[in-house]
Amino acid sequence: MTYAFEFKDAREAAFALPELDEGLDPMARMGVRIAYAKDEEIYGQDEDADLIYRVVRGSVRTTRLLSDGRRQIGAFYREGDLFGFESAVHHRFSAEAMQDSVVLVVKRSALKTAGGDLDRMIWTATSRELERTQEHLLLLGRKNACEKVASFLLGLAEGVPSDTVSLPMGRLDMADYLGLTIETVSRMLSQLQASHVVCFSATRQFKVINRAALSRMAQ
Amino acid sequence: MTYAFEFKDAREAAFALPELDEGLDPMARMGVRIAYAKDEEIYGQDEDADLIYRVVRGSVRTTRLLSDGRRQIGAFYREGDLFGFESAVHHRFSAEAMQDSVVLVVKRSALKTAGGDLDRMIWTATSRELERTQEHLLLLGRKNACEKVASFLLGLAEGVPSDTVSLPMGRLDMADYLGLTIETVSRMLSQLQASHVVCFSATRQFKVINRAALSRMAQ
DNA sequence: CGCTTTATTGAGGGCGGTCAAAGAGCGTGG
DNA sequence: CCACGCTCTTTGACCGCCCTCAATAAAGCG
Repeated sequence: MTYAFEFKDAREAAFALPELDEGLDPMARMGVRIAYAKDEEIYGQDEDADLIYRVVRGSVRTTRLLSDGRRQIGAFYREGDLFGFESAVHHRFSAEAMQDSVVLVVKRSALKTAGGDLDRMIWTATSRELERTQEHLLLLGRKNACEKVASFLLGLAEGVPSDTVSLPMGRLDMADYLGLTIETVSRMLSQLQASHVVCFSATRQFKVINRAALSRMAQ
Repeated sequence: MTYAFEFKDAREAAFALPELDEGLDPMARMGVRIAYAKDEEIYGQDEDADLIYRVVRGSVRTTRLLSDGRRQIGAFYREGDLFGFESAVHHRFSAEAMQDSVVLVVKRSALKTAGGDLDRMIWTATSRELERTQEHLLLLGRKNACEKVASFLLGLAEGVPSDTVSLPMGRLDMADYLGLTIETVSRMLSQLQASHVVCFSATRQFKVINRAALSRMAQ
């Protein structure tokens, strides 16, 4: 633990250059940039939740483990996303970098006192987080494997201008997000491809061939 | 829709008497009490989310339907609980009274401008809602039927002084909360009773016989 | 007490999990 | 450049958990 902290100072210096436009972003001035290696923990389950994070580069997942190793992924975060405010007191999930990533870290209290704009930003982010979690709840509780995978691909393809979408995660992360196994995810992907709904050009890159059908399959 | 609104004024009058201590509760003074019959809708999916609700008497569930009738319950609320702030703009779930209930309804904007205390109340309630939803996520995604039911019973028994716990909902509501069918819920309840972990004195009333075992089975 | 709704129990089937093996991707080093 | 080893992905065979369908039992209610 202290080991990680000693490193953080050293890593800050390596990222003095702004990764996002600092002039337009008051949050960037108040925080510290920290680099994390692939699969490195950003914060742990049951840690205090007095910091707020923002993905500057790379991507992040939040995970929760059961004692026997079963894992549930809560959410994925991409560049620009805020995360870490899933709880007011202690984190229920831990956060890990999915690739070598850079994260902006800000004290929650600093944002609270900085003014209405940032306070409002936290509020809307928390609110959106709750919305997304409830959508996720419906997916886990009442959708079958095919609908789960279709929903997931549709979510990734949403708001992407290019017709080619790249997956920032492997099959295991997809499975643990969808409440499935990697084998089932793989089978459903093959099935979607066989029915010409999507087309995989590589294991982590696909195109949506028939968006209407994909949307229908996602319920 | 207008039908419901016409009724609301009439129903207000019937509940002029305070159900909760009004002197200690500034929220109660700003809102309106409305009575709902069993299974009546309090708000609908996709409605504007500019109101905040509090259960004065009875109990409330939030639900979401898929087009083919599959249903997911998001949460149950008991007397004193706040609900309706799962989203900042539009409700993703609808809310229904589980029994004949009385609900205090307050404009979100009224609470926001009323001062720090109430603002803080909304914040902590939203935050707790997010925590609970994430716990629910883990349950739906990675627990088996037995663990789901054990978790559910444990949650109900938590913070209840009496050793006898009463269920405010039927088997269908339990099933739709846990992502199971009523038959599976019933089987798991029978199984938990057969292994002397809990004991049902009636269909909606049980005692925890072995809390350690129940906790273990809930993961 | 009869009627309707809700809960329990049983039999059988299907979806997704488990186990296993083969294939693909990828960095390392010869 | 290919060979090699490692990880990740895909595919197949089989199994088990939970769902479906059905019948019975219990509970709620006028």
